[in-house]
Amino acid sequence: MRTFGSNGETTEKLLREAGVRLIAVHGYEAVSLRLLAKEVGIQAGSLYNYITNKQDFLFSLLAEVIADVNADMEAALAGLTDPRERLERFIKVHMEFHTGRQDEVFIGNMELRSLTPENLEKIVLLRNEYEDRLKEIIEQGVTDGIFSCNNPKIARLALMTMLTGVSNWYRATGPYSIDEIIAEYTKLSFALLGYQKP
Amino acid sequence: MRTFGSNGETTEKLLREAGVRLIAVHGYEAVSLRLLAKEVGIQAGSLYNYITNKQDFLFSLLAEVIADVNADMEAALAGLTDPRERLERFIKVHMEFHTGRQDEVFIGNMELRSLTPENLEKIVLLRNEYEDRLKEIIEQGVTDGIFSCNNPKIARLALMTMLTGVSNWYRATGPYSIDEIIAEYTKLSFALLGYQKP
Amino acid sequence: MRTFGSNGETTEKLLREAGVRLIAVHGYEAVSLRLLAKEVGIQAGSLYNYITNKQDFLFSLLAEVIADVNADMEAALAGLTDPRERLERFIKVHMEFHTGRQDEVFIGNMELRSLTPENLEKIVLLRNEYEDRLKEIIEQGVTDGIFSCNNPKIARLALMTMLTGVSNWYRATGPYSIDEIIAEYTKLSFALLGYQKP
Amino acid sequence: MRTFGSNGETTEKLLREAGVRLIAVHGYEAVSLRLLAKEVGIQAGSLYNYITNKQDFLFSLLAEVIADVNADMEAALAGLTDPRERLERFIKVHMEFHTGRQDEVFIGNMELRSLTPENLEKIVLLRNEYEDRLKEIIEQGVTDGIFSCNNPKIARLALMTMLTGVSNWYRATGPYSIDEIIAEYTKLSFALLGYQKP
DNA sequence: TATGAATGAGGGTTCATTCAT
DNA sequence: GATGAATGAACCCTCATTCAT
Repeated sequence: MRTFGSNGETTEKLLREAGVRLIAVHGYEAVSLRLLAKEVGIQAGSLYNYITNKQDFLFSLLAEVIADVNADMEAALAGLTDPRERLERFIKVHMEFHTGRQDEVFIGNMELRSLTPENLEKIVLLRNEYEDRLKEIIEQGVTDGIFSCNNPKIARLALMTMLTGVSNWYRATGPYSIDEIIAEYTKLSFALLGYQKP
Repeated sequence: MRTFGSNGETTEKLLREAGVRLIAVHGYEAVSLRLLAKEVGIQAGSLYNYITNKQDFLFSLLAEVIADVNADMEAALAGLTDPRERLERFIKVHMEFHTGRQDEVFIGNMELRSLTPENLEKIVLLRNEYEDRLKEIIEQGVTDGIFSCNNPKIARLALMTMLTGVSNWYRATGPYSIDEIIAEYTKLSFALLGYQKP
Repeated sequence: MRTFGSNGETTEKLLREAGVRLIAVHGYEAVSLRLLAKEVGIQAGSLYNYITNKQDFLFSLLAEVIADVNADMEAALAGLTDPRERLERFIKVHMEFHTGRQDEVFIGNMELRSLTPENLEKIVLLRNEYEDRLKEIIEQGVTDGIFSCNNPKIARLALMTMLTGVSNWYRATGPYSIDEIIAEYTKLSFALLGYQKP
Repeated sequence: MRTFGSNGETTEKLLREAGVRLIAVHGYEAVSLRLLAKEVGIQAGSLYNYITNKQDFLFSLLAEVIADVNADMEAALAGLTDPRERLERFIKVHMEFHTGRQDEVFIGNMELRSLTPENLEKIVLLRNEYEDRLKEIIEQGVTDGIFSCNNPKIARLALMTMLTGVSNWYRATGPYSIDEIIAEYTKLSFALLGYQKP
């Protein structure tokens, strides 16, 4: 029977949404498949019509997030060459994703340790691909002389953590709009990198 | 039967060390008391000579970390009034603690969600006490005109995440010394806050 | 894996029967769920398809007994007004129940102390409802002048214990038939209450 | 160290008192040796200076009760030959013991099933010895023609349960004095046995 | 006597997973 | 697809008991 009011959403989609939400709140280990099943209104055994097992379910959630953010970023940066513009765009897309899909990003950072080594490796590759874009932007900016960093690697690590950290405190009901936050983080980031007009 | 040469104080210390290490690697939920006991070389039931239950053990670990960093910071800032000096000192102590007691800090950030609501509340109070010091430093610096932030609250959140983030990537065997890292993060922080000499 | 030919309703019935029997022999505390499961031919964890926990299982067994004896008695006394007839009927039904469902009655008397306070309270209410019937019969008989008791309350307590006590010694394989026992207990009871024809 | 206010009571005596009390309230299986030790203010391990193990401790408690009531009864009946007098005395001593040492009598009835078969056998022998006295009194009374029972064995079982049952409901703070209760039970017992003056 | 640290077994319970229906 | 009954392993925790100190 189709749940009333399901609005055409498939059980699979409901499952992924519930999975992200529950894992974000309680953590992967603390979420039982029974709870997950209950959340979408089916029995635990029926989950296996949608997932192969719990570990693969987690992996597929995490892989989807990183693939999505990678794709968003890829599209957003396409055609831009100026490091100032590229950094601005990077920050904008990163922040929008990290506030808009907060729970997914959150578990993407928290639950890496719950992956099997094989699954972890795959995710880390995707993640490196993502972070390398910031690395390249900073390096190009330093080369171009618009950023001045003592130590570009440390700066990148610090900057990345700072930008990602928004997912830890942002609340849609909070006092700041996303655009406001993006504007502020952009200013902070450029200051941090010692930006100077060319 | 009592193992020859066993000693309560020693076992307790081993227990806390093993607890921090294992939880940092696998997460609280994923660490079984059997594993923890094995690591210390006793039977699972014997753990209860040292802990009241698993949840309280986690709480006591987390409470100890935050109490220690609070105490360190309190002592380090005593007597300092200049916001520039205070921020420098704050960064130094924070970074030393977050690299020197990396695992403890890591679980202090990761495992808050594994606490019962009552225990969480207690930890959050201690943590707020700690973070308020940075808040006051920034506010005083803004008042004094040496920091220029559009939005001091967002700046504080961003800065705090950035500083704490070192515990995510620092490795004692890595290429940078702690002093090097502190120096770089200090520069980044002051830049981020738009520091100008008075 | 599901055992071929297994069936929920059957298992549940077997479970309750085994529960009553084992608890009657060993006591609630001494019966482990593993033993109970073995008796039914399933794994311990599978019990939780039928019970919510051990305490609730005990409660449901005890509540069922008292509800059943209450219902039997209610039906048996319906329409009778003469205290002599009512007492005869009370004794008959009470004795039949206490010999026919001996184990259940036995644990109903022995295991009250194993209930949580909340569960105990519920059972005591049902039990009082049952015992009040005897109280009313005696009081009416005294009012009518067919019973002569110095102290009707003590007499009732003594009589009740005496009647219930049959569950302690009755054996289906023993020398006396239930009807024989009922006849004797009826005589004893009327004598004890100082019965005289009106 | 001697517990302050111990009034010269030995730890052993405290232990037996606490044992009886705790077992009466919670049951043998539900009382842990740790709880027992705590009740008398020592560590669990120290119990073994006083008991050999938990089972033997229970046995010694139960054996003491039955030995004591046997001794009391033996002394009380010594020299009496008239069944009327002997029954009166039996009831008096039985009731005094079952109200005065209520907890001990209670566990003596409840915890037989917690004994090992060997220990149970010993207790049953002592108990039979005790109950045989009532049997002999009734038989002699029937022979003498002062009691009229259809079935003396059933009557004895019923009477015994009735008399012993006082330990289930008697409270020192209740409305009836022990003498009052004894008087009433004596009347009920003689009525039950169909007593007639010779 | 008493302690406290330890054992090894077992307690109730939850879990991911399977599979006949 | 979905169910519900089952598994077997593992979970946290308590227990009676031991014994060096």
